[in-house]
Amino acid sequence: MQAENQSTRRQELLWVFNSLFEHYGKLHWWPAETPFEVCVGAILTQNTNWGNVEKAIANLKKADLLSAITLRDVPVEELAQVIKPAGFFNVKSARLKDFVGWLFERYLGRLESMFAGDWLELREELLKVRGIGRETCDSILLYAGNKPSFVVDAYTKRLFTHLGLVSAKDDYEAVRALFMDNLPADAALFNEFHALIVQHCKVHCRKKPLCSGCRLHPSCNGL
DNA sequence: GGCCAGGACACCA
DNA sequence: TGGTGTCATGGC
Repeated sequence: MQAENQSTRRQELLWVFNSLFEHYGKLHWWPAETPFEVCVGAILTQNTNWGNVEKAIANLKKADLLSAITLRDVPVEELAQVIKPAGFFNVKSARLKDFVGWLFERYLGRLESMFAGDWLELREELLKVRGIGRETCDSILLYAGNKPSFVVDAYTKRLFTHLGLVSAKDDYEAVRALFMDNLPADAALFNEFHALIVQHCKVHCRKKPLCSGCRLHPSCNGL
Protein backbone atom coordinates (compact mmCIF):
# COMPACT_ATOMS: atom_id res chain seq x y z
CA MET A 1 0.00 0.00 0.00
CA GLN A 2 2.75 2.41 1.00
CA ALA A 3 4.75 1.43 -2.09
CA GLU A 4 1.69 2.11 -4.29
CA ASN A 5 1.23 5.55 -2.75
CA GLN A 6 4.89 6.33 -3.31
CA SER A 7 4.65 5.21 -6.92
CA THR A 8 1.59 7.43 -7.49
CA ARG A 9 3.28 10.41 -5.87
CA ARG A 10 6.39 9.89 -7.98
CA GLN A 11 4.30 9.79 -11.14
CA GLU A 12 2.45 12.97 -10.16
CA LEU A 13 5.68 14.80 -9.37
CA LEU A 14 7.34 13.66 -12.57
CA TRP A 15 4.28 14.72 -14.57
CA VAL A 16 4.60 18.23 -13.13
CA PHE A 17 8.33 18.24 -13.82
CA ASN A 18 7.92 17.03 -17.40
CA SER A 19 5.12 19.53 -18.09
CA LEU A 20 7.33 22.39 -16.93
CA PHE A 21 10.46 21.09 -18.63
CA GLU A 22 8.71 20.67 -21.98
CA HIS A 23 7.62 24.29 -21.80
CA TYR A 24 10.64 26.07 -20.32
CA GLY A 25 13.51 23.72 -21.19
CA LYS A 26 16.78 23.63 -19.28
CA LEU A 27 17.23 26.75 -17.16
CA HIS A 28 20.89 26.42 -16.07
CA TRP A 29 20.46 27.41 -12.43
CA TRP A 30 21.65 28.91 -10.07
CA PRO A 31 22.40 32.23 -11.82
CA ALA A 32 25.91 32.65 -10.37
CA GLU A 33 29.52 32.29 -11.52
CA THR A 34 30.92 30.45 -8.49
CA PRO A 35 29.68 28.32 -5.56
CA PHE A 36 30.60 31.14 -3.18
CA GLU A 37 28.44 33.53 -5.19
CA VAL A 38 25.57 31.05 -4.81
CA CYS A 39 25.98 31.13 -1.02
CA VAL A 40 25.98 34.94 -0.97
CA GLY A 41 22.99 35.10 -3.33
CA ALA A 42 21.07 32.60 -1.21
CA ILE A 43 21.37 34.91 1.80
CA LEU A 44 20.71 38.10 -0.15
CA THR A 45 17.57 36.75 -1.80
CA GLN A 46 15.77 36.12 1.48
CA ASN A 47 12.31 37.68 0.99
CA THR A 48 13.69 39.80 -1.83
CA ASN A 49 13.17 40.21 -5.55
CA TRP A 50 16.04 38.61 -7.46
CA GLY A 51 16.57 41.75 -9.54
CA ASN A 52 17.55 43.61 -6.40
CA VAL A 53 19.91 40.79 -5.43
CA GLU A 54 21.65 41.08 -8.81
CA LYS A 55 22.29 44.77 -8.13
CA ALA A 56 23.80 43.97 -4.75
CA ILE A 57 26.00 41.21 -6.19
CA ALA A 58 27.21 43.57 -8.94
CA ASN A 59 28.16 46.04 -6.21
CA LEU A 60 30.03 43.31 -4.33
CA LYS A 61 31.99 42.39 -7.46
CA LYS A 62 32.79 46.01 -8.16
CA ALA A 63 34.06 46.45 -4.60
CA ASP A 64 36.05 43.18 -4.85
CA LEU A 65 34.10 41.75 -1.92
CA LEU A 66 32.82 38.53 -3.45
CA SER A 67 35.21 36.17 -1.71
CA ALA A 68 35.25 34.59 1.75
CA ILE A 69 38.36 36.41 2.88
CA THR A 70 37.35 39.89 1.70
CA LEU A 71 33.87 39.46 3.19
CA ARG A 72 35.42 38.33 6.47
CA ASP A 73 37.65 41.40 6.65
CA VAL A 74 35.31 44.17 5.46
CA PRO A 75 33.63 46.21 8.22
CA VAL A 76 29.97 45.25 8.55
CA GLU A 77 28.85 48.88 8.12
CA GLU A 78 30.70 49.13 4.80
CA LEU A 79 29.25 45.81 3.65
CA ALA A 80 25.74 46.99 4.49
CA GLN A 81 26.11 49.99 2.18
CA VAL A 82 27.37 47.81 -0.68
CA ILE A 83 24.43 45.36 -0.50
CA LYS A 84 21.84 48.08 0.08
CA PRO A 85 19.80 47.37 -3.09
CA ALA A 86 18.96 43.89 -1.77
CA GLY A 87 17.00 45.36 1.13
CA PHE A 88 17.24 44.39 4.83
CA PHE A 89 20.87 45.42 4.43
CA ASN A 90 21.68 45.69 8.13
CA VAL A 91 20.33 42.19 8.76
CA LYS A 92 21.89 40.63 5.67
CA SER A 93 25.33 42.18 6.14
CA ALA A 94 25.43 40.66 9.63
CA ARG A 95 24.27 37.30 8.24
CA LEU A 96 26.96 37.29 5.56
CA LYS A 97 29.59 38.09 8.19
CA ASP A 98 28.24 35.32 10.43
CA PHE A 99 28.37 32.82 7.56
CA VAL A 100 31.94 33.58 6.48
CA GLY A 101 33.05 33.80 10.11
CA TRP A 102 31.70 30.30 10.68
CA LEU A 103 33.20 29.11 7.37
CA PHE A 104 36.68 30.20 8.49
CA GLU A 105 36.27 28.89 12.01
CA ARG A 106 35.05 25.48 10.87
CA TYR A 107 36.55 24.97 7.37
CA LEU A 108 39.39 27.51 7.09
CA GLY A 109 37.22 29.56 4.73
CA ARG A 110 37.09 26.80 2.11
CA LEU A 111 33.79 25.73 0.56
CA GLU A 112 35.47 22.63 -0.91
CA SER A 113 36.24 21.49 2.63
CA MET A 114 32.73 22.32 3.77
CA PHE A 115 31.21 20.14 1.04
CA ALA A 116 33.75 17.31 1.38
CA GLY A 117 32.02 15.40 4.17
CA ASP A 118 28.57 13.92 4.73
CA TRP A 119 26.03 16.44 3.45
CA LEU A 120 23.27 15.39 5.84
CA GLU A 121 25.55 16.24 8.75
CA LEU A 122 26.51 19.49 7.00
CA ARG A 123 22.80 20.37 6.69
CA GLU A 124 22.34 20.10 10.46
CA GLU A 125 25.50 22.13 10.98
CA LEU A 126 24.51 24.87 8.54
CA LEU A 127 21.07 25.21 10.12
CA LYS A 128 22.75 26.22 13.37
CA VAL A 129 24.48 29.19 11.71
CA ARG A 130 22.59 32.40 12.45
CA GLY A 131 20.78 33.63 9.36
CA ILE A 132 20.86 30.27 7.56
CA GLY A 133 17.31 28.94 7.63
CA ARG A 134 16.01 25.85 5.87
CA GLU A 135 15.53 27.31 2.41
CA THR A 136 18.87 29.11 2.41
CA CYS A 137 20.57 25.97 3.70
CA ASP A 138 19.08 23.73 1.03
CA SER A 139 19.84 26.27 -1.70
CA ILE A 140 23.50 26.27 -0.65
CA LEU A 141 23.63 22.46 -0.51
CA LEU A 142 21.96 21.96 -3.89
CA TYR A 143 23.20 24.85 -5.99
CA ALA A 144 26.63 25.49 -4.47
CA GLY A 145 27.47 21.93 -3.39
CA ASN A 146 25.55 19.83 -5.92
CA LYS A 147 24.01 17.79 -3.08
CA PRO A 148 20.56 16.17 -3.58
CA SER A 149 18.71 18.37 -1.07
CA PHE A 150 15.41 19.66 -2.43
CA VAL A 151 14.75 23.39 -1.99
CA VAL A 152 11.30 24.47 -0.87
CA ASP A 153 10.40 28.12 -1.27
CA ALA A 154 7.22 30.20 -1.25
CA TYR A 155 6.63 29.37 -4.91
CA THR A 156 6.98 25.62 -4.33
CA LYS A 157 4.50 25.64 -1.49
CA ARG A 158 2.05 27.86 -3.36
CA LEU A 159 2.08 25.75 -6.52
CA PHE A 160 1.92 22.33 -4.88
CA THR A 161 -0.74 23.42 -2.41
CA HIS A 162 -2.79 24.55 -5.38
CA LEU A 163 -2.17 21.21 -7.09
CA GLY A 164 -3.41 19.43 -3.96
CA LEU A 165 -0.14 17.60 -3.33
CA VAL A 166 0.60 19.36 -0.05
CA SER A 167 -1.56 20.97 2.60
CA ALA A 168 -1.43 24.70 3.31
CA LYS A 169 -0.61 23.89 6.93
CA ASP A 170 2.35 21.65 6.04
CA ASP A 171 5.63 23.05 7.34
CA TYR A 172 8.90 23.28 5.40
CA GLU A 173 10.12 19.77 6.21
CA ALA A 174 6.76 18.21 5.33
CA VAL A 175 6.73 19.83 1.89
CA ARG A 176 10.39 18.92 1.33
CA ALA A 177 9.64 15.31 2.29
CA LEU A 178 7.16 15.05 -0.60
CA PHE A 179 10.07 15.44 -3.00
CA MET A 180 12.81 13.75 -0.98
CA ASP A 181 10.71 10.64 -0.25
CA ASN A 182 9.23 10.16 -3.71
CA LEU A 183 11.96 11.13 -6.15
CA PRO A 184 15.41 9.64 -6.71
CA ALA A 185 18.16 11.50 -4.83
CA ASP A 186 19.36 13.23 -7.98
CA ALA A 187 20.92 16.69 -7.60
CA ALA A 188 20.52 17.46 -11.31
CA LEU A 189 16.79 16.64 -11.13
CA PHE A 190 16.27 18.70 -7.95
CA ASN A 191 18.24 21.58 -9.45
CA GLU A 192 16.10 21.70 -12.57
CA PHE A 193 12.80 21.04 -10.78
CA HIS A 194 13.16 23.93 -8.35
CA ALA A 195 14.36 26.26 -11.09
CA LEU A 196 11.32 25.34 -13.21
CA ILE A 197 8.95 25.93 -10.30
CA VAL A 198 10.38 29.41 -9.73
CA GLN A 199 10.38 30.25 -13.43
CA HIS A 200 6.79 29.12 -13.80
CA CYS A 201 5.48 30.81 -10.68
CA LYS A 202 7.07 34.14 -11.52
CA VAL A 203 4.65 34.21 -14.43
CA HIS A 204 1.61 32.19 -13.31
CA CYS A 205 1.52 31.96 -9.54
CA ARG A 206 1.46 35.49 -8.23
CA LYS A 207 -0.61 35.85 -5.10
CA LYS A 208 -3.43 37.50 -7.04
CA PRO A 209 -4.57 35.70 -9.05
CA LEU A 210 -3.18 32.56 -7.51
CA CYS A 211 -2.64 30.85 -10.84
CA SER A 212 -3.85 31.33 -14.36
CA GLY A 213 -3.35 30.06 -17.88
CA CYS A 214 -1.43 26.93 -17.01
CA ARG A 215 -2.10 23.35 -17.93
CA LEU A 216 -0.87 22.25 -14.53
CA HIS A 217 -4.31 23.27 -13.32
CA PRO A 218 -7.47 21.45 -14.44
CA SER A 219 -9.36 24.61 -15.36
CA CYS A 220 -6.56 26.06 -17.46
CA ASN A 221 -5.69 25.43 -21.08
CA GLY A 222 -2.07 25.34 -22.02
CA LEU A 223 0.95 26.84 -20.30
C1' DG B 1 0.95 55.15 -3.10
C1' DG B 2 0.30 50.28 -2.25
C1' DC B 3 1.70 45.66 -3.16
C1' DC B 4 5.04 42.24 -3.72
C1' DA B 5 9.47 39.76 -3.79
C1' DG B 6 13.38 32.79 -4.48
C1' DG B 7 13.20 34.26 4.67
C1' DA B 8 14.83 34.23 9.19
C1' DC B 9 14.50 35.36 13.81
C1' DA B 10 12.99 37.34 18.27
C1' DC B 11 9.32 37.67 21.22
C1' DC B 12 5.04 36.46 23.36
C1' DA B 13 1.09 33.78 25.00
C1' DT C 1 3.93 25.21 19.09
C1' DG C 2 1.84 28.88 16.66
C1' DG C 3 1.04 33.70 15.72
C1' DT C 4 2.97 38.30 15.04
C1' DG C 5 6.27 42.09 14.35
C1' DT C 6 10.64 43.47 12.32
C1' DC C 7 13.99 44.06 8.89
C1' DA C 8 14.04 47.68 3.61
C1' DT C 9 14.95 48.27 -1.30
C1' DG C 10 13.15 48.75 -6.00
C1' DG C 11 9.90 47.44 -9.84
C1' DC C 12 5.27 47.60 -11.32
